Amino acid sequence: MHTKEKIKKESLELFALLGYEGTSMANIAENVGIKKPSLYAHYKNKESLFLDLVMDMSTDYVKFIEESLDQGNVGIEKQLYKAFLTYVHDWTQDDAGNQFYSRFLQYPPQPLAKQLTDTLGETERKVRGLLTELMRDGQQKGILTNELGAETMAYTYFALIEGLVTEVVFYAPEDIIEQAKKSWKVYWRGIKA
Amino acid sequence: MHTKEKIKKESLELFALLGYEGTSMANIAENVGIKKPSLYAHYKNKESLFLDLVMDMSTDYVKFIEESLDQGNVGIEKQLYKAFLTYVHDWTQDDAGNQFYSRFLQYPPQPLAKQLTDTLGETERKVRGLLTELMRDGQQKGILTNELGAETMAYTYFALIEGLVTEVVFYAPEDIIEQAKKSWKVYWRGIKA
DNA sequence: GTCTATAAGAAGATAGAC
DNA sequence: GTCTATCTTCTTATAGAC
Repeated sequence: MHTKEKIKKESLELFALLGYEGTSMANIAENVGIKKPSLYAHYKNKESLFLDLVMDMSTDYVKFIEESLDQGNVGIEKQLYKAFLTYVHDWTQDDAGNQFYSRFLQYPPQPLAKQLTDTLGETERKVRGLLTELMRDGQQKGILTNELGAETMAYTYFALIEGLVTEVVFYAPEDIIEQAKKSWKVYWRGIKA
Repeated sequence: MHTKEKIKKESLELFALLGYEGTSMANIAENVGIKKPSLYAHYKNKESLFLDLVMDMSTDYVKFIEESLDQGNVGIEKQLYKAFLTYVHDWTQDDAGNQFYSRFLQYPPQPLAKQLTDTLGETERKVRGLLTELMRDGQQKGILTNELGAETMAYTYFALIEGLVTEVVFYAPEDIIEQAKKSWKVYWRGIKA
């Protein structure tokens, strides 16, 4: 692996676990296996390294959602359910990328807050748009209730996932996935026609 | 206000906004209006100040949930709905206490992680127990479905709230509350008998 | 309890040799 | 690109006068 890739990999893990201020350049250098000043041959400063990761994670996130929703022609219930479980599964895994994304979406380092919220806000809008389309489609096919708006169903879908994933603090990933299957029942009962 | 109370108030706000590592003792002292070393007359060090706040917030949180659930004799649907909106409302307000609690529940400063997760984990168990009882009661009265477990309903209830509250990053509190009312419909359709 | 002064170390970042 | 050495600034924390 090239040094720059290694820097990205290691700093991603450290930022995700320790936060922006909790991660030092010395710490990153040590995990990469180089000395601290060598980092500055690859990145102008700590901020630019961090923002580079933010860009990568935004791109990956959109790709991930698109792929999760693309289940082939299985019908909307299965499609939504499979994607639901895929999110919860992947986000509760010890995946530095997902942890990084959620952490800094919710708690951006204050000096970089504006740039971060702009970038990630755009990403979220894109992703929510995709799902809302799906819901609207399900309504037109008579599978989903017309008593609720498509946006509401999409919004609630994401809110529920985010809430479930948050539970990692208390429960093992397997337990959360089990719980997600049950929470899905509540949700599906709530949106079906 | 006594100095110690002022220290708590100001540091709570700073920790909630900037995180543990992002908040310096100098920063706190400045907001309190005293010099940095004076802080050490009230707290042994930064950790003990922080952990004192954690204790306070845990106590407040349990009290808050208990009060929210205590709506008088209005029937379980109204009781759950009112509490639901109260959480979302209070949690999306610019309330340092709530922000502090959620932030460090999810992302504890690594050196204090064990103490924090123990304390807050205990608190969460207590709170979830309260709600599960309510759900079981609703099932016995035939208001809530027996197709789902009481734990599932309680768990999903909290997950949905946490997910909704997370949206503060993107939307104004009023918009989230509006959305919460709609998400409630999904949820209630999902759990009613 | 609050202050000034200061220690001791860690932070981000640069200079310049190889 | 990577290193050693160094700078500057900021960090937590203490000593000791008032």
